[in-house]
Amino acid sequence: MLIDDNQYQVRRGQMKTVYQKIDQSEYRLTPQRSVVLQVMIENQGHHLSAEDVLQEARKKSPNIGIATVYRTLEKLASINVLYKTMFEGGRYRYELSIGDEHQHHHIICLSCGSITEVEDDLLHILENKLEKKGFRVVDHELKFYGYCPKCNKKA
Amino acid sequence: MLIDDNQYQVRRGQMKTVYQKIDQSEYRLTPQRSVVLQVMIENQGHHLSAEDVLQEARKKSPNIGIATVYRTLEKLASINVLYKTMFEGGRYRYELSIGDEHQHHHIICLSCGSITEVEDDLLHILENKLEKKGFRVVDHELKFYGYCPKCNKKA
DNA sequence: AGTTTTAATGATAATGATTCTCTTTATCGT
DNA sequence: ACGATAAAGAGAATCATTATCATTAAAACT
Repeated sequence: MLIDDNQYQVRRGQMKTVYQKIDQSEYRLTPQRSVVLQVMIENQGHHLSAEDVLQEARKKSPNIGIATVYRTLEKLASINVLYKTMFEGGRYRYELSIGDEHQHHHIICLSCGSITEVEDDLLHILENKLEKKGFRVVDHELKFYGYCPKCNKKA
Repeated sequence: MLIDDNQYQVRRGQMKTVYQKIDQSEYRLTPQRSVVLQVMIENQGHHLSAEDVLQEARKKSPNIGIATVYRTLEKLASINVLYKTMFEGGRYRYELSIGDEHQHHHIICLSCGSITEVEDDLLHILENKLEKKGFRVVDHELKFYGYCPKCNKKA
């Protein structure tokens, strides 16, 4: 569980949360897993496929195998260190999960494929309505499809 | 393009829209495609996988192949007769698309897996905010994860 | 420290959904 | 009816993900 913080370009506040999560799990931080975690931290804000992660991870640990990457991503997602979601194209993508709020709002550009985070949250209103109908909502996921400012200008 | 309406348990108003869409496309309504369409209409409100559709379609047309089902679903989705989306599990699901409004709001029960439609729409507020930032939004997709009233009661 | 138990890795095979290929069959316009 | 074109069906190919299994590394326990 010992990690050299200097290796990562991350704000302290978020750092803690990630390692708190790991500490609180019965999760063993092996060198390979640490490398995968580094990759995810360094690519905060991006949405990486398992293959993407493998490419990056191999730069740090050339022998790491794809199975280990999948297993690690799965594990990290299970303790909410990562958020795993399926974007169009039939492949999962992973991103560093910031904090505990389950807000996964994205806008996906249909032209260049860029994925941007959307902060605002007024879905609690809708969630309340659902809960009045007897549902219990534990998470949500919102995707907008359209064109990012750059692509929108071109058209 | 001739279809015997009596075969389908659908309200007239929606019927028209579906066939308008087909008429306006250069889409040929072969017997197999008609069968797939029937299946989708009969299962309005449900979210079927390609395999589900194949099972149902074979009851009407025993020799229909999975490739044809995929091709047809794809075609129908491309003219907005169907809505195609990926729910967890890594497989696409298809549902009849009602009207032209692109509203795809679902609540997925983490216990029984049931998928319920959510009508309400206050996302236009968010979309407006995005458009002020230079994005152009053409569609959105909202998924809630939680427990349906039935499963919620049990817990 | 040495041994045993347990968990993790890496390579590869297996799976499963979807897409592609190709030959045959049906449909359309003339 | 005829030739051109599109669609169907069967099965192979693909691609992401998962499972298997032998090997290695890391705890746990003397």
